[in-house]
Amino acid sequence: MQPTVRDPNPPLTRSVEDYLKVIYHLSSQGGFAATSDIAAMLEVSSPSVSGMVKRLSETGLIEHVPYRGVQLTPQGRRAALRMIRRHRILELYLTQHLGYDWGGVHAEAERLEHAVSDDLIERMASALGQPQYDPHGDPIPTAAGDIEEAELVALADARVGTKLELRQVGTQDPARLRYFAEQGLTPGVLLTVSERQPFDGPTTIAFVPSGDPRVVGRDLARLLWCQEIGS
Amino acid sequence: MQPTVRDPNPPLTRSVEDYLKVIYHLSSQGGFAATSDIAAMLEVSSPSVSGMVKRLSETGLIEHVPYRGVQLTPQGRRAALRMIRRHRILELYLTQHLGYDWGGVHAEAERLEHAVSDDLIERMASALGQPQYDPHGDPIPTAAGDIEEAELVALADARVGTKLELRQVGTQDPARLRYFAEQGLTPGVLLTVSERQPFDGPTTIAFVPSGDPRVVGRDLARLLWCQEIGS
DNA sequence: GAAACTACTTAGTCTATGCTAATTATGAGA
DNA sequence: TCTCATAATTAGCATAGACTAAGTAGTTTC
Repeated sequence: MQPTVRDPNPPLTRSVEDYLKVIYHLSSQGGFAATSDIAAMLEVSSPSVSGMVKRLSETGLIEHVPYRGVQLTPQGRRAALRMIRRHRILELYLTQHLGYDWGGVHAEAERLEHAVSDDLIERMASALGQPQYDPHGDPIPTAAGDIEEAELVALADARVGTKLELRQVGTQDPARLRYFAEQGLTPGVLLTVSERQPFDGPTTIAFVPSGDPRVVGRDLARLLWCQEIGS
Repeated sequence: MQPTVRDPNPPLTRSVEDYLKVIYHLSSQGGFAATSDIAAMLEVSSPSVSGMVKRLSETGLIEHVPYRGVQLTPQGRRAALRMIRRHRILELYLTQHLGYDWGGVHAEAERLEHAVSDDLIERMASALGQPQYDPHGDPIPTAAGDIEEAELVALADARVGTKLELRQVGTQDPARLRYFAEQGLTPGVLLTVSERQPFDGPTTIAFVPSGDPRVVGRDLARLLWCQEIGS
């Protein structure tokens, strides 16, 4: 009998930790993380996600509302933040101490974050001077599991002149989401408030750095949650 | 129904790479690595080893002679040396750049060696100045997979005055092995040859650093293979 | 050279994680 | 309200790696 030929391209395996991380990212945008979004992010099939979701809710790491999606429990959130800390510290360490560039570092950190001890992460954090942000500006959770919660303002409430980073889009409505995307209003984009009409009128913004202006009606401007960027 | 309780102490899983590493170490002492020795080193059951041995020989990484033991094929040897390089570079990096001591570093390297990329290992090797030995004096295989084969002398043949590291004990006899262990004659121990009686007589050694003397008869001294330590 | 001990292998399971195919729920449009 | 598309779930199976219990092959001893 032929020896069984080893699959030259075995399926990826993503651990529980990977699931928790993407659930954290997906649900931070608006409550529930959908099965299919988790599947897309991890590049696994939906049934695989359903199976893992069952296991994770049995162990109390997530809450699952069938056909709606999942949310992290406090315990799950802690585990997710721990991984995010590891990831961001690793990325920073590899770039600052071992000459990695930002392109190549993600994949390396992605593998290492599951293998390093907490001790090693803290040693790296010390070597880096206990950094609070990674080079993307993303806050690094503390070892205790706290993360700086950005204080977000609705665009409709932001003062004229403020420089903002769009962080969350507070709707699930596909039509509105599509519209925002068409307008370039996706999380991460930088903008300034250039003008607001009186009596709760529309807000005029300018994209940074292009300066490209846009007018956003009051109701939509209430859905766009932004973080003020330090002067 | 109660949700299944997660085993709080799940069985260790050791990968193929771990098996290859211990097979390398065991078979470097004398041809074949025995199933039970592999099991003891990896702290898994013998049937687990039998199962893995079957898989590894099907993939051509080892040769298996039933009831005798296993040996690495050239391919398996390459894989094992790659892991040994990773392990030793990691240990060195962690101690020299992140303040680890020799006690704690082994376990960390043991986990990381499976997750790091070759690229990262080479960056660490550069940061360390392409080291050839780890602090135990063990040679670090090159990236190409070559390792310095230590030239060993039998203690019976070593010149008086030489400083030696005991490397291999050339017998499988349990009684002799037990005796050597009682005498402190285990691989890794440092000693000097202080005197040898004429006409193939016994050798007197002194342990380093204790200076503790011991007399070893000719026949036993022929079983103790040592490496000369550079002055 | 047979009995008995030890070492190894085989048989049958278990768990985690993945998959495909089939089924069921939900929500949008007619 | 009914139908249908899409999303989510269940069913059934695969694989790697572990385990225990049971059987078999070598080895030692008288």
